[in-house]
Amino acid sequence: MSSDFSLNSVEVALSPLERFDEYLRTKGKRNTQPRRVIVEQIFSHHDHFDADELMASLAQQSDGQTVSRPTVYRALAELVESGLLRKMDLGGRAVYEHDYGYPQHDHLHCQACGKLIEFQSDQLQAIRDAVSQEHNFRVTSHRLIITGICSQCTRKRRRQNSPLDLI
Amino acid sequence: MSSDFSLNSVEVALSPLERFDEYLRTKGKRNTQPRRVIVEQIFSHHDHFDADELMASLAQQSDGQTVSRPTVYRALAELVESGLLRKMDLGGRAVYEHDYGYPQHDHLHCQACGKLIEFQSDQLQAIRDAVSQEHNFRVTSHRLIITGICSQCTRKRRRQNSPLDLI
DNA sequence: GTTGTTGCAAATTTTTTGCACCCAC
DNA sequence: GTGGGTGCAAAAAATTTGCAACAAC
Repeated sequence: MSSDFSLNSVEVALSPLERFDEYLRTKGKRNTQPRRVIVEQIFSHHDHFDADELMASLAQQSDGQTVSRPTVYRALAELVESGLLRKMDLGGRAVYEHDYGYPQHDHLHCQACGKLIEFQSDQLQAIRDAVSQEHNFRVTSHRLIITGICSQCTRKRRRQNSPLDLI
Repeated sequence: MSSDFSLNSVEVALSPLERFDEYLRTKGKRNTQPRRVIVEQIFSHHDHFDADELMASLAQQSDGQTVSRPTVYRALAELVESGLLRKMDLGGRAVYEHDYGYPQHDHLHCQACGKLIEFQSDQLQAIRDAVSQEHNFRVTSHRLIITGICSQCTRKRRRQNSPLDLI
């Protein structure tokens, strides 16, 4: 199975576009061009993005399909509700990532370069469920973000602080 | 040791006010009245709050010590930097809680009533450290929020949906 | 007295909404 | 044709900043 995802993807019956269309139908909503353009752009590659970055990537499309900002926000909300995207709050603004056809995972967040690194832990799921059960809490989802400095940035800093660089 | 905290507090040498004063000194900042008023209000009881709620609680103080909104935001940033408060992003806005003299913990967040329930798990710390080490990642901190429905709200819903209530 | 601090007003940033026109069904 | 969708402009909500007056040290 080919994939450039950092975690393996999961087999799904429908493409994101098809899955979204299904969602729209059940909601009595319409499969419009702006919605299709947005979904195609988002699922053309796997990464984390915010509304602004999505606007920008839509703008630099060669075919220049422009979609207004309100429409982007409205579509993002629908994509989250339909389960295609996951939303997380990072430093004040909303960041999105693929959810459909993608396994549950959590993140390491580098405070130096802003990079998000994904990881998966079954033990974490187990703890989550155990803690919830203890509190008679019905879990919908969870979000774990580990903040710190990634290996790349650690190396960079070490270099900067090394005596050799102090001339 | 008496405490109405939901988790036990930790022994600390200095009061929050003293600890903050220490921080201010090291930064060449001044121990002003607005800062003191804010710290006293925040540490007068243990709970989660956002900037707006803090503004409101300051306003209803009998002695009517008014502090401007910008000053509140500036103080919150300093309190986070000094380690007295922890900040988390919840549904777009920033929510704060005591960090100084308070043990590491995480949260269950009820999506029905908004309540935050604290819990502590050593296993979680262990997983956090193991995952980070695997990625050569230097941990600063982490934040785990489990979202779902609390026991209280689950009961409420069950009651609402029961046949007896359908007349 | 000097220098950091505050409050005010205004600016920013991010996201949402009202509404007239448009298009998918 | 009709009702939901879109873009535009404007509004909201949350947070930040410039600046003159002010207060710690």
